Amino acid sequence: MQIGALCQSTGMSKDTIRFYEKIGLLGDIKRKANGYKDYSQGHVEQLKLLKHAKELGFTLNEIKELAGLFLSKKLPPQAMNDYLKKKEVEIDKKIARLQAFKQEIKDTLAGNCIYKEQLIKASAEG
Amino acid sequence: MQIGALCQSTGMSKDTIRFYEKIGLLGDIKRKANGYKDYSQGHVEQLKLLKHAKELGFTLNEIKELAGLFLSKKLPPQAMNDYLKKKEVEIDKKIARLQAFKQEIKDTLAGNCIYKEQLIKASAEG
DNA sequence: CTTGACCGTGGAGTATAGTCCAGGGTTTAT
DNA sequence: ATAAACCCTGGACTATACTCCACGGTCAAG
Repeated sequence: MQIGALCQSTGMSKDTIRFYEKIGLLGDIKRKANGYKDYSQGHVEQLKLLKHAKELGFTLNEIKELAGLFLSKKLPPQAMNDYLKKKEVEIDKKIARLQAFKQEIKDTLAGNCIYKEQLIKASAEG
Repeated sequence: MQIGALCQSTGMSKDTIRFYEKIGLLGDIKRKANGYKDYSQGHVEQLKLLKHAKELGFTLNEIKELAGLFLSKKLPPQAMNDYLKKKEVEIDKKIARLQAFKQEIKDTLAGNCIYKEQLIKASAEG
C-alpha cells in the first residue's frame, strides 16, 4: 500500500504520517523496487490506534511509550499494568472535572454563573 | 499587589503571568509611582479562573473568547449561550470517549486487550 | 514522449504555550 | 552605601505537533 491509500484509510495527511515515521512511531516500512514505501494493514491499524489515543488526550510521547510497552515487552508486564492504572486515575480526574464544568455551564445558562462576581470585579478593577 | 504576590496566590510563574498579559488575557493593570505593576484581587480571580479553564482543556484562545463574551458583552447574551451549549456537547463527547477508554484499560488489565491482534500484526509485519 | 498524478527527501515555517536571560531600575536591611 | 531581593522590558529559546515547499524521481494515459 502506498502512502495515498494509507491517508485514505486513516484520514491523516501525508505530512502527518511522515512526521510520525520520522519520530519513530511507525517502525520499519518495506520498500518497493522503485523505492516507494510499502505500508501494511498493520500500519493502518497502528495509525488508527494512534488517532484514538490522541483523541483521548495522550501526547505522542506517551503513545510512543505505550506502544513500546506493548510491542517490545509483549503484553501486560508489571510496568504496563502500573502505567495503565495511573492513566485510569488520571482519566477519572478528567471525567470528574469535566462533569463539574458541565454543571457550571448549566448554572451559567440558567443565569447563575458562579464566576459572575469575580468577572465583574476583574472588569471593574482593570 | 506586586507580581510576586500574584504568583503566590495563583501558583503561576512570573513569566507565565507576563505571557498572559502580553497576549491580552489580563486587561489593564495599574502602575505604582515607581513603575511597578499593581495587580488587583480581580486579577487573582481571573487567573484562577483561567487556570481552571485550562485544566478543563480550553485553549488560551478559547479562554480569551469566553472572557470577551463575559466581559465586553456582559453576562449571557445569545452568543454566549450558543458557545456554552456547543462546549457542553463537546464535553459530553469527551466524557464518553474517556469512559470508553477506561473500559479498554480495564479489559487490557484483565488480559483482554482489544488491540492485541492489531498490535501483534503491526509488530510482525513491520 | 510528454503531461499529470503520484512518490521521495530535506529543510523551513507555523501555532500554541510557555521559559529563560540580559541589561537595567527600585527597595529594604545592615 | 552596598548587597539581597524585588521589579521592568525585550528578545531569544524550547517543546509539541504538525504543515508547507522545493526539487527531483516514477508511473500510467493518450
